[in-house]
Amino acid sequence: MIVPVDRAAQAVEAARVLLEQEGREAMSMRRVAERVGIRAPSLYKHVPDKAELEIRLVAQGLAEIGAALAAAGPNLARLAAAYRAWALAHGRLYKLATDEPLPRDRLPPGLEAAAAEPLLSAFGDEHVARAVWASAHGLVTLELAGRFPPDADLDAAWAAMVAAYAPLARGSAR
Amino acid sequence: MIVPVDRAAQAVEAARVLLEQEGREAMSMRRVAERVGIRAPSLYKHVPDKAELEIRLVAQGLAEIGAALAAAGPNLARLAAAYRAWALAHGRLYKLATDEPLPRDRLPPGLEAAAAEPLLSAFGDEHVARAVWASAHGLVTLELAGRFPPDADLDAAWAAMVAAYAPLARGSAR
DNA sequence: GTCTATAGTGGGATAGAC
DNA sequence: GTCTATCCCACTATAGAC
Repeated sequence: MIVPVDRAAQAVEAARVLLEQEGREAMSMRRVAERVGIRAPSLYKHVPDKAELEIRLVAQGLAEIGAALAAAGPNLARLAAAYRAWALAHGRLYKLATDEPLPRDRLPPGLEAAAAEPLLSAFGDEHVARAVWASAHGLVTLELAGRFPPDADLDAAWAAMVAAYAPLARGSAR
Repeated sequence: MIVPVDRAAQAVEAARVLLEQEGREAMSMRRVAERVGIRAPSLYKHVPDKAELEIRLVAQGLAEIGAALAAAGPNLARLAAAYRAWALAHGRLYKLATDEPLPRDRLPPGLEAAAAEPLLSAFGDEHVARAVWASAHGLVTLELAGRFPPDADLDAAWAAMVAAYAPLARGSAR
């Protein structure tokens, strides 16, 4: 049985490993090709350019975050924990997926909305949902960047964030 | 009257202009030197390396943010507005100053604490202060990165953030 | 579909003359 | 303190042979 090799998919996977294990600078077409087992110029027979690899990684990241949130259910504390856990486990992919403007025209349709849906339905109000998303993003971003003092109690900071927004959630007694 | 030229200070200023006007890639030693009016190698007589320029810019950014917050007074809405305004007005410097681990050993002593003080004294609780800081950071970061949908009402998102944390501030009736 | 060769562009930093 | 010359590095991407 012949199993055709999907070089494009191999390249994306190679890019992800390089990104997550060694950082963004390691994700060069040369290194990607090396992992695939071919030379860099041959990559361009399977992928239009480097941006394509990055866009596919962004799509993977968004899809996985959305799935993690959906699996957490409607509870804010659980949503926050799931968001934090995914981001910390995939720090460099998280940064790649959130640092730059979304290439919306090259992303699978509905992906952005699907990733946002769990928070939106937990709060009902889109403005609150955005504030909560941004707050989680800020906490995780600063944690990943190592910007909090070394002795900072980040669990407590997350708890404070959850406590602040909890009264605005759908299920809460207001 | 002889006015000696401080090449190091000139280089830092040149780096800041290049960063803010053209982006981080434009901030090369060659471009910096060009703005100063000398050749790139001569820069190294006045500055040990490029990292020194970046560190001085981070210090400038932190000092200016701290000053903006201090000037805003203890009111949370005003603090948030000041934070947002400074960050949006200096987007690329803000990113430079918050994206990577703080080089604490090469920063002026007390600078980090001074920048954090206004928020800390507005809330009393360090955990809450960190959550608020991170929330503002997340909002401003996503706004700078162009990550919100084009039609998103960001004033409303900021208002939601302020409303969520306001009950935890010192002056509020609890 | 793979290769070699290479174009084109940039970067940080040092040596040594003046 | 400034210069020229240079090192050494890296990258994305294309041309054209096989």
